Amino acid sequence: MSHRAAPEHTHPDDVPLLTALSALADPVRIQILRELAGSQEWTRTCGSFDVDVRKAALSHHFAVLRGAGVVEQKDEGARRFNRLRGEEFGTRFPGLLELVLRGD
Amino acid sequence: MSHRAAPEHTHPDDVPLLTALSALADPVRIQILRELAGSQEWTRTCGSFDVDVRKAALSHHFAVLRGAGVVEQKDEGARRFNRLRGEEFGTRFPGLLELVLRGD
DNA sequence: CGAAGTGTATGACCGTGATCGAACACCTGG
DNA sequence: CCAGGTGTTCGATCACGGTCATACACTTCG
Repeated sequence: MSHRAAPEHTHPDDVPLLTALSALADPVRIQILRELAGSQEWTRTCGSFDVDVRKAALSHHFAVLRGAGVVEQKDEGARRFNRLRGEEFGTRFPGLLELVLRGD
Repeated sequence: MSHRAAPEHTHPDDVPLLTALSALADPVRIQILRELAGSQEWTRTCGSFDVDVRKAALSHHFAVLRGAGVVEQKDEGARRFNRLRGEEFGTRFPGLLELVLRGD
């Protein structure tokens, strides 16, 4: 057996406002969130995003989004699936995620 | 005559989302906005904020806030007075400023 | 078992932005 | 007119964050 180490999550309630704003103030992460919002939950793996960075940077961005409590991840075999924490994050920071998803 | 050059303002409607988020993702600027929100409009000069940076940095922060359309400035003699653009900014980015002002 | 696929960790590089000191411009009050 | 106050600009410095290449860990499939 011996799974891979489960990803560390931070609950939105424990996320400082500054951390949330910093996490969302990045074009790559905004794009990830929008793509994620346009898909069914738990259907998108980390590598499935149409983003213009290599996988090391991509992995970093997901760690930031996790640390901001806006994304949840679940390992399934070799792949890591994602979902938006829309409900909980929206309770902690009302309107913020909607703002990012709405776009300009 | 010959006033000082009037500060350049950006209307919230012309502010990209990323610019707004970046502007708000800074502890000094957040503190400025909160102090400003706790005062009557047009009563606070740039130097009147209890902030832990020198005046050069302070001037920079106000320029950023102006560029994000969240603060308006008006010169009166030697001093520059400030006000929050609560209404217009709130229309462009609903809930965002409230989130910053509410705090943690 | 071995190869390919998925994601993380590490170290380095680099650009951006926050900061400061100093110099400057402008206004006001003696 | 001059001194002090207010704020900006400029140049330099410094820290932080985004990026990459590489190496590694784990899974799946042939």
